Amino acid sequence: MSAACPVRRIAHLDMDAFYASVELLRHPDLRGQPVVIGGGRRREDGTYTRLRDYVGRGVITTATYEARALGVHSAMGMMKAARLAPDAVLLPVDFPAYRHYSRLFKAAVAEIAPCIEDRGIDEVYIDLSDLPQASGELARALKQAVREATGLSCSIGISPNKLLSKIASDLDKPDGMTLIGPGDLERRIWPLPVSKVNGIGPKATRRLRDLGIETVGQLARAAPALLQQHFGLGTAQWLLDVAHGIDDRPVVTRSEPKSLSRETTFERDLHVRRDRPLLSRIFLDLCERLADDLARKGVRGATVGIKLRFDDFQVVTRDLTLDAAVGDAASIHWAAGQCLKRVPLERRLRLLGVRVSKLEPAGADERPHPVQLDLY
DNA sequence: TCTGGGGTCCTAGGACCC
DNA sequence: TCTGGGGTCCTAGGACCC
Repeated sequence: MSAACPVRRIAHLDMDAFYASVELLRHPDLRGQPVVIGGGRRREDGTYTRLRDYVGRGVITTATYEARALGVHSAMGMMKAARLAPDAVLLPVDFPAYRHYSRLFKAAVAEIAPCIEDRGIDEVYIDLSDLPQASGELARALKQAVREATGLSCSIGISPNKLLSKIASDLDKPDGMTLIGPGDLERRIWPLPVSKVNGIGPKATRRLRDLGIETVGQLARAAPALLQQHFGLGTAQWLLDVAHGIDDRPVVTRSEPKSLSRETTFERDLHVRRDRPLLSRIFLDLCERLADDLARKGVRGATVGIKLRFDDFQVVTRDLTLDAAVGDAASIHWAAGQCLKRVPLERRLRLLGVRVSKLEPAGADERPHPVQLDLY
């Protein structure tokens, strides 16, 4: 704590059931019904696909609150969701539409508060520290601006840091507004399960539960030596900090992509030899799509990697760093092929992915290879 | 008929250099 | 010959997030 660092005011703004809500704008007749967004098809005749008719390996991307009430949630397998909500309407994902509304809501936010950190398609952090208005007034203005620009509702949390604001925005969903001040930690945050903390996932939640720690308050009162013994020094310190609402991370307004990737899960598990022609075609297709992505973003990368998921769900990665960055499909395909040679292929494959990292701007001097003077 | 796709960050060992 | 450090890069895996 430094006297030179005054208390900040950070907002977390999260769009409510974003993909599903965008779909309801276009399909107002579905309002009030359980709707899930996933790998469905739109029917030619204008009728809707029902979840019960789905066959495949997809998962739920988003569900309306009516569908969530039936136990359906994002990342759930669609076959499983179909058993819980067979009559729910299934719509396919439409990323261009969601990106359009994403740009609209972020532009509306920027009109009021320009210091914004992008956290994906449907949420942002906003630094309000330099604005004169009261927090409640700002939250109402932001929600109003987002609604006018998009017709959609969002939930906002405001607190002195990103950690608490992220938790706060989730406390009153949908269409929520939660202000957390210095005195609210013990009353509002400590009763929550540790899994509400951004960064404490399923694994850490289980390990903490094994230590008898289920709530943020219990974490705050845990013996530092116990946490250090089970999580190491750095993580133990982080856990204690978050339990006490301490988080100094700045709102980062600019960042460059670190890697780009493409991956696909097959409709059925593929046999490396028997399905070789199909696998080869998919492999090349991934490389070509990735090359397109790189070109569109104006970057290349020196490290090319692959990812395999076998039928038993085991994941293997390999990567190769080249002398110079590449961006064309042929170079990516070659390097990824070198990686593939290093993997023992004894099980059937469920997923194949290709990734390019160590990115740099493609630049004007696009040459496939550096000139090798010593070749003369 | 379980379990997507696109990312970031961290850890940890070994190579290699000073 | 043996004893060291520190720093960076590469590679593989894993947790986590949206």
